[in-house]
Amino acid sequence: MIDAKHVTITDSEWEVMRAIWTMGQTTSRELIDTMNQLEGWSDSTTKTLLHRLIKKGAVEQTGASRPFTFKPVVGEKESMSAAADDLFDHMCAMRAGSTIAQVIKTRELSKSDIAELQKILAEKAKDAPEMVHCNCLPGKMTCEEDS
Amino acid sequence: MIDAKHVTITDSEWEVMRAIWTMGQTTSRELIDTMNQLEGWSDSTTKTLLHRLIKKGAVEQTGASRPFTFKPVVGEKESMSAAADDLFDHMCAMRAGSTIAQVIKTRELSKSDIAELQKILAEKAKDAPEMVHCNCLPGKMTCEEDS
DNA sequence: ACATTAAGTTTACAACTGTAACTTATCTTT
DNA sequence: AAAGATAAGTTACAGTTGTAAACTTAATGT
Repeated sequence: MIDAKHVTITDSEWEVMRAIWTMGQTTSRELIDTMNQLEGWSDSTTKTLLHRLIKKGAVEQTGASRPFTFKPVVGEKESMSAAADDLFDHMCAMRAGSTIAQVIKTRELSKSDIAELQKILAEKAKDAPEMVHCNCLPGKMTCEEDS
Repeated sequence: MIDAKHVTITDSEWEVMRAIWTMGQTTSRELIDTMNQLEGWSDSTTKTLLHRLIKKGAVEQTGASRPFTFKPVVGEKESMSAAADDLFDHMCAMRAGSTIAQVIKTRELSKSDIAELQKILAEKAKDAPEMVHCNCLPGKMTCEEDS
């Protein structure tokens, strides 16, 4: 699995990747049928998306003769992290905490997910700063109140 | 502040919103200068973006005579939550936990952010499921191992 | 070996985005 | 009131994305 960081996957390509990641590997036919079921896409649409993914190096095509096999080149976990990091990188640092809080509130998390998060937080609490400043404008250190 | 949920803000519009949110309210000149400093954009670029934001109802223009005042219509916090929710909505539910973990690890969080997250987690732990299933494909309940 | 079918590749095209020039309307200053 | 300076609004234009038709090449059944 290679640098998910530098491959940009668009929204609909992302849907295709989810399918491929979950199937582990697949053929074009299987993928086309899946996407048709999942999203109602035509054969062509899935084919195009698959090709774009290959071209950008997110998926690889293997096999000697025709029904080729397609498998992910970038990992799911690392792609997810990259996407999440990218999102937070463009948000006000001061409000990241409350955004994460909101996400945690609304997502379904398993007991072990929660335990893991608690462990990370306990560790992080040790040398956490008193407050995180707004980094939206040069010079300005705080935003307005909660909104 | 109105339904951030239904206003779609693009990446560069988002940069403009950050500035407006942080300034609270602003004039076109001030915003143009800010974006020029921050992103190196020409006057026109900021004007266009500002107009698109007004058109889609994310910003409002007020004032009687010319240097008008611009202020946010959608809230920052709610927009951030909407963006984060949207991201996770398109990701494998089974892996949301580890993605959140990764985000927490890399973000700077204040002591009170952490305390808040801990409180939410403690509460959530009470009736958390043993495991969360993959929701990427109909029928398939688990993805491959961690990758 | 040929027709049929399935797999893979190209081309298309409108909507949306990032970026900005050009134009018009409105203040301000003389 | 006319000129000059600003602010606001319109138009532009190439690149990306979502969606899919059309075309080409390789496998398969007869």
